[in-house]
Amino acid sequence: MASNLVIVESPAKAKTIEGFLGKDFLVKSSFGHVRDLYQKELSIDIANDFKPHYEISPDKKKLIEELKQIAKKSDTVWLASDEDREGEAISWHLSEALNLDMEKTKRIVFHEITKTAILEAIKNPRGIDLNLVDAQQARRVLDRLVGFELSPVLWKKIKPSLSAGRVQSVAVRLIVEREKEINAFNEISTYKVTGQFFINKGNEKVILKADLSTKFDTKEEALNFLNKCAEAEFTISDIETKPAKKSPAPPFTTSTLQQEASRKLNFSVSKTMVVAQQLYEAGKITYMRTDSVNLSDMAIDLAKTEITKSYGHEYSRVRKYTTKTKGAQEAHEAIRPTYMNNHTIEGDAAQKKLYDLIWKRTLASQMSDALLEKTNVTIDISTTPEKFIAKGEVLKFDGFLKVYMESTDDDIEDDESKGMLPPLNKGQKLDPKQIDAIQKYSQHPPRYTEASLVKKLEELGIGRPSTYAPTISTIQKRGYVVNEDRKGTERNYEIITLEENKIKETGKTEVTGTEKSKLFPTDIGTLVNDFLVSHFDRILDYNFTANVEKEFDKIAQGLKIWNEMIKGFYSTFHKNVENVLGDSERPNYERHIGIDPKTGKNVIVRMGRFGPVIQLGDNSEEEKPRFASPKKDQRIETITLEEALKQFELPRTIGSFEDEDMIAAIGKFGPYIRHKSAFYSLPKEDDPLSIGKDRAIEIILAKRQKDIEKVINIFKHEDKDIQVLNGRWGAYIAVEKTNYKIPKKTDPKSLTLDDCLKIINETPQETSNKKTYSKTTKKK
DNA sequence: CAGTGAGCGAGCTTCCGCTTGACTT
Repeated sequence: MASNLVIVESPAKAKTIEGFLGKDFLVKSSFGHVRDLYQKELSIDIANDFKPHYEISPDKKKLIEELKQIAKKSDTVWLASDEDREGEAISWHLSEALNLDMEKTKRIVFHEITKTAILEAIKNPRGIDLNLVDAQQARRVLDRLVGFELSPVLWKKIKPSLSAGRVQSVAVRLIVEREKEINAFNEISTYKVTGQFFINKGNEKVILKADLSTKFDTKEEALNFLNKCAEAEFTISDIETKPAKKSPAPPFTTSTLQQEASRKLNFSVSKTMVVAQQLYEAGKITYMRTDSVNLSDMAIDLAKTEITKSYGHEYSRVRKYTTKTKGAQEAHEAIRPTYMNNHTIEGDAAQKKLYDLIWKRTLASQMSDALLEKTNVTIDISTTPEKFIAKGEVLKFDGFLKVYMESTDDDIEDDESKGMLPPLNKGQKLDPKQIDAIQKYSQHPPRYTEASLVKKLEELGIGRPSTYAPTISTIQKRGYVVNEDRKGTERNYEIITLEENKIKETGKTEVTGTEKSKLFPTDIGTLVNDFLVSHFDRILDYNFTANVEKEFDKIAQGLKIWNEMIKGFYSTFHKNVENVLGDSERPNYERHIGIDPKTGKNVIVRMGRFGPVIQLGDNSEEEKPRFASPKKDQRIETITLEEALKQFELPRTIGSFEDEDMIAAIGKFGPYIRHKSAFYSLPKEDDPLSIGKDRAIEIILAKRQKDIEKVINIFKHEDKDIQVLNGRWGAYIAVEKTNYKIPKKTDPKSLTLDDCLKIINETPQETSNKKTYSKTTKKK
């Protein structure tokens, strides 16, 4: 029997560590926290110094019983949870839940999973740091108080089941405020000038591209400039060459991994975490929830060996990175391959891609700088003081770029065609091929992606590596935010070209505003945010977390008592909550967007009982107002009068067919036609606002034909209809509401009643265990 | 997954962080 019990947080970690320690050590995992406040109640005794009321988490009861038994038989229990606030609390909760004898309980910590680190830790045990535990209790209690007092305010004032919290509400605020910035953005255009010059390079002519250092605000200025160029002489006045270097990015943390996997692999934040978890459990990478960029000495050594072996020693450069992130707790290493010599791994496509990314990033982080030579060529124009600048770049030594280059979010960067320049001399006269002034529009600030939101939250010190993905799914589940694509719109721009002394104007169109997988606030998200910001500005302040973190740090250092800190916070917070609940005012967000020219009635958009609604006419008038729902992508804040009025054109009578009206409308499942109380979905290419009578009849007849074809056979069996039907995915058998697959090779037409019954009986009962990434369907 | 096209009703909802699992067909 093992005489030592070691408890760590993760089972994968337990497995590895068990190998390092002798037979005397049994290593078990706590699977994270084992106790928490009750899920359904506040569980904080406010009158009694905010005493928390803990319970063993329901899913941990069995585990605790098991650990209790083992602990009883062990000489020493080693609590080896992570070395941060939460980890310390886990150890403390374990000691309480297991009723551990503190005489034979030891607390140990290690940041890297290596044999030496663990043996070293065993040699240096300590007690549980109760100050650190108190800091965690303060964090936990504060979050519960905020969440469980704020959410009910929303239920009363806005609608049931909404939620608010220290982290999620600020995440929503970021998205709502960005959207407001975008709505308020004033697009302006300028004229950007680029010149192309002929250069003789031996016998051939090559083109030198150069940008003008100034941009013009108006077309007149651009034209004026081009006119001056028509008579000008172009001379190289200066060639400046200077060395430059690029350094690799630090190894991955959770947040940077999520960002890069999003940019390079198009992974959602939760997908990245699921795949990383698989790699971790397979022993391929280190722990994936970390805020540290630190690599263990062993990892640095392995990387150095690998780089020297694969690329030569001039590519190796040992680098130590330090974490600058606000509030980082650094309980783990950076995310890296467990074995640097595994360039690739076995696994599915996603696992391979993510591993490749991690491997390259880690290796590159230990490689030398890339060395460049940058050249700036200045071209004078004889008739005007503006100057053209041509830029060149030559890679002298690739260094880390041999394996990896980090991506950036600003993909709309001007593609200054940097490359090698042809041979040029100072004083050289240049022969212009053409000069273009292109109208460019200013860009509004970008909408957040899931990953760029994580980046922002991390910068603000809000949330932790283990909560980034869940937070993003929560704000979507509550309906505050949607992640979607939006189609762009066309706009015109101009190009003015000077070529062979002639000026030519060309009008062109481009598509602007296309969005792919971006976060948009919904109406309810905007409404909740505006309400919270106006009444609970302290909690919604971007610095709120950073401020309370300072206090938690003081508690951890023993300079502050945790429940006194909470008391200070709560007294003002709770008063605030009561005041808001006390005033009878309900947030009334409505926008009067204009007057209907046909009826002269007011057009109002507002949040109704069942979501956003457009109202035509006031409530007080004799005639009842008309209502319509906005389209899915229309928002209360931005919908125009024209768009709103359009929504009243449906339902619309198209004409009559077989003595009954055909009515076009948009329902829950998209546009449709109703005729004789039957419904016909409209294909994408048909618009319910404009569809004609003939086309509508065509759709109705087509559907009828399909319905006839749908039925292959009907059998009667014990008062039930057994139907063989044609569905979208081929033939199937339907009995009342249940459907059964027909084996692939059988011809559905040939099926007899007995065949059908056989299939029905052989089909196993439904196993509805759907796997999803984001939805954790917890129902009690 | 198998083709849909709502309307008051009682009682419930909710936080953030740590970690993975799932009684049986």
